[in-house]
Amino acid sequence: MTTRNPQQTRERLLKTAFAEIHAHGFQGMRVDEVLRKSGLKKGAFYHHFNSKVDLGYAVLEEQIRPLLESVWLRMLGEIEDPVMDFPRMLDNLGQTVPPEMREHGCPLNNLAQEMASQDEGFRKRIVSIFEDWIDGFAAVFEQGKTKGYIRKNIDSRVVARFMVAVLEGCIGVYKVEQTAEQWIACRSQIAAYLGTLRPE
Amino acid sequence: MTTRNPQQTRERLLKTAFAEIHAHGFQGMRVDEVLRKSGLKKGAFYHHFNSKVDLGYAVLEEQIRPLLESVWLRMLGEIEDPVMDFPRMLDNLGQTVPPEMREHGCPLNNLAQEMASQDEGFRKRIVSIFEDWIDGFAAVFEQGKTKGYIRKNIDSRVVARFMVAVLEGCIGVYKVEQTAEQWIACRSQIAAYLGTLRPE
DNA sequence: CTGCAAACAAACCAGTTGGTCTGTTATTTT
DNA sequence: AAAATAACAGACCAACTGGTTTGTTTGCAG
Repeated sequence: MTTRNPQQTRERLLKTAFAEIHAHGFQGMRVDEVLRKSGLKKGAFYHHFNSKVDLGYAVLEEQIRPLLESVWLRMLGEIEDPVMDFPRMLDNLGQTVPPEMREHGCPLNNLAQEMASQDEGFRKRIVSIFEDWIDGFAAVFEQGKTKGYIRKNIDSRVVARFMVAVLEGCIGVYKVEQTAEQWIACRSQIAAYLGTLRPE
Repeated sequence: MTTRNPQQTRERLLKTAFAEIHAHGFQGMRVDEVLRKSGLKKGAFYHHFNSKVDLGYAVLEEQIRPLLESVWLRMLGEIEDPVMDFPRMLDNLGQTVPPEMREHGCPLNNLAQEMASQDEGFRKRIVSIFEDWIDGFAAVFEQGKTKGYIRKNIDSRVVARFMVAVLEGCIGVYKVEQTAEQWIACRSQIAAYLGTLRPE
């Protein structure tokens, strides 16, 4: 018969759930719909996960966190001069980003805004991922300092925290407005802000 | 008996629904719970509103839009020098903001992130409110130009669009992190950004 | 004063939802 | 090979959810 593959089954559930959560939010995501789209049954689901919330946590840790790493942290790792390179990367991202991201925005921020104040388990995990992102940004600015691209007396973590907030804000408003105008405005002003980090 | 007051009944429903949506999101808000908290019954609800979605639209137009006007647009109207005055207003806001706003963030952005890609009726109304907000900011920068506080060659609407995005981003991340550190970082960097708008 | 529409109350309902339970089959352990 | 267990399938269910219906009361126009 069809040979069993529990790891793959679990992954199928996670991938489908991730897409459904991204599209409808966690509360809007329906377990039955995940099952329908993944072609699996209740038995499989509740064998791999204890509850809907448990699935949500797993999506955060096993789908969203790796996505942040493979997209943003990888990107940040390639930055030489933050002031010049980052805005260019934003342009690049703006053109390569898949349509579902354009439509539904940042999966992490969506879950964050929906669930942070609803469930402490969600909030803690989301904070942890945000901190990783902030760490990634801070490292870029620290490196930028040693290479002379960034003023020595700026606080890299403060700037990093702001950058994460700005990006989520820009992505979020773009998701609502759905106009190039909004994205271009954000991109240009992010570049202007980064200019303040330059040594005199 | 208890004298009837349809306007007040409607307002009670809207006020309660606003609080429930703010606390649990639109999808998480339950009609029955709004009824319980407002002390009213199904008959009253479906007399004043056609559906749950209809109530959501009404909350946007009759609660959230006026709130934006009474908080942000009023604030912006009092600004003389945007670069100096706005960060100070942020400090003030950070201290006077009610606890439910601290916990649940911006009611407009919450609804925006949750419902924009779910329902076009929501998205359009939210865009309309965002545009009002952007208009308010743009007016401040335009006035700032004539008074010599702002460089003449900046595009007020671009800056305004960015400011709205930044604010929503900062409020959103703060809502998750719940630390003064995050808020202070955003405040200081918003001030730094606004500095780029100064004439040389 | 009367009729009539507006403003509710309250019981009711059908579809949905997350979750359970029982059974069956594949896989690993002994 | 036998026993145990992991990995499912599929029927089932109680609670919930938005919405409807029917009936009653209040206020107001004529």
